[in-house]
Amino acid sequence: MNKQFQIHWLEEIVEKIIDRSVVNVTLSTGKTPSGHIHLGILREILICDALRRVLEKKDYNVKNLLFFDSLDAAKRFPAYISEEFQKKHIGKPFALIPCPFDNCQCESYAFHFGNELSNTFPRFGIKLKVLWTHELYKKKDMQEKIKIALENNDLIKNILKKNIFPTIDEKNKEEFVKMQKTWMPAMVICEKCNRIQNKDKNDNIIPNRVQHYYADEEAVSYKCESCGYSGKTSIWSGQLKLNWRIDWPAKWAIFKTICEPAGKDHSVKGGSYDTGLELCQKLYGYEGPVKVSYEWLRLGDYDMKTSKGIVFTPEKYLNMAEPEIYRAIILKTNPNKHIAFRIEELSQYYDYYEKMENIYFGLDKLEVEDENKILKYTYPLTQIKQIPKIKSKTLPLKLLTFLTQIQNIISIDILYKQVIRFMEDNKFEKKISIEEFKELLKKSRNWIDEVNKILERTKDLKIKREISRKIDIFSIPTKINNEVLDKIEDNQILGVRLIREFLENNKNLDASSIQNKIFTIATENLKISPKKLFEAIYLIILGKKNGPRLGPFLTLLDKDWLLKRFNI
RNA sequence: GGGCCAUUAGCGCAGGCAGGUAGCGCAGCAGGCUCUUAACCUGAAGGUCGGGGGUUCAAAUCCCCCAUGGCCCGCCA
Repeated sequence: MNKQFQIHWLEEIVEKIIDRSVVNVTLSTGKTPSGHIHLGILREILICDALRRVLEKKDYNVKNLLFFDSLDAAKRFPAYISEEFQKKHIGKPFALIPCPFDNCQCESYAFHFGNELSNTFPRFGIKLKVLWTHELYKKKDMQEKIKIALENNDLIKNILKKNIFPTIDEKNKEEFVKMQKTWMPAMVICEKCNRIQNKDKNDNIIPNRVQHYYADEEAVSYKCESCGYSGKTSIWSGQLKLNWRIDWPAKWAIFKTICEPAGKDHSVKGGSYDTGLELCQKLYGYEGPVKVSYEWLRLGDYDMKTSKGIVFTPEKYLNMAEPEIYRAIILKTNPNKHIAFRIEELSQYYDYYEKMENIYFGLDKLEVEDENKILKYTYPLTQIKQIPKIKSKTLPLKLLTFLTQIQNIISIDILYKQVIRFMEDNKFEKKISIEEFKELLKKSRNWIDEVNKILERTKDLKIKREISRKIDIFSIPTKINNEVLDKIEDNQILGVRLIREFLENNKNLDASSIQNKIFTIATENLKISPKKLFEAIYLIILGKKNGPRLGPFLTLLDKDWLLKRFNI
């Protein structure tokens, strides 16, 4: 047998899905809309989206779902929500809390943040169907699952105990046993105050747990931990919610989920994925999904945690970089490894992407054949638009970074002309419009601003220098200081004067004639190496020995300014 | 208490499951070029693969232990 070495990790999941022998494949993911949803969630969503593409190509009928867990209770709020608002709504399900922003007309807290995320999907090339848990719980399908859970409470408790017990220490074991005595698998939203849980003095969460299930009446009794109301409600009232560990398998069973990726919070030993699978089988008679666990995506050396003020949304990403690049980062990395997404390393991500592109279009080849295969496999999965027949040319990130940073001295129209010329020189099949160009500059600007923020909070000078190199093309000092002038030798100064004369006496100079003139002055008039003269000019303009190609650069600059600067 | 991830050159990372001369990008160094939009070419340099043990003819890779950094799990979600 020819063992196929090194296949993409995605294919291993695909194989497991195919082993299920179904034609209709449902993939799902989930997220509680408790605030701005950060970039990390796209890891699981993109894994599913890639699976969808691979499976659709194999003629499977794939349905991708995203559950917004809008019926989850607000146990705490992020810092950007006002204290007054927090007090008023803590303990309510997010779907029953109004939008926290005054000037926003949207329906609820859950909708606001959920939609903020899902609005970015088209731009990331993600196709899925959004389902809201608060709507799901109004449906009979789900309510039947609640009934089954209430009727089988002992079975559930046994499964939970079996899985959780070995993972906790002695002290917690006692508490666990005690807690299970009164435990029921569902909670009730209070008819009076809309709350589903409260916090005690020690910040422990006390849910409005079902107290008793009246099987003959198909009703439950409960006591609201927040307002003290005691009541009885039908299990078909839509006021009940399953505890998370049962909620999840219930959804799997209803939608026959074949695969769902989950972050490590859920996929640890004895965690909700393990208990979910067993409950799904024994309680709801469905095998459950193929388990895919993934590590967190971190922002540099920080975790993306709302509580620590590190919120980096997909929207924010799109404002500074291309979505294909992000897809590539996710798809190249095995899900069980954490990703440190480093904003300052963006150009490396672009380089990797371009390498992949070149290999896909046969313009480049790596020595190791397996690596070529993997990259060729990955590339189409990163694409958002239709894949072109030949590689489409794009403006290099470094050029954009450069152009962005000279915007303060050179008008956008002139820059655009330069870019058009660049595209002509490099035989671009399609030139971008000025609007598109402005868009690119805006992204680049945002990126540079973000890197500058990182620079501000970096204390280590060595690291600071490393980072600043990545964006710091150059700056034009307003004055040339004497220290710099002292470095320039007499014959170099003479050369600069000759250039100045040339610029003064000739109008409408083009880049190459300036370039050539510098060269001839150096070799013929001064008999020095052109390099020396180039260096002198760079020193006078930029204060350092090198810089952008001089001919085009000088034509960009204001002539009067140049003549003044060269007057030495 | 139970798990997961990371540790490889100055910086960022790949390789590890399937053991066989340690790789990529950037930075740095030296040189070239009518030369570079910091985007080109060439060359050299840089690593006891976190530490220790084991298995093996052979370990960055497999097994065990430890260290450091980070995260997750027990109620709730």
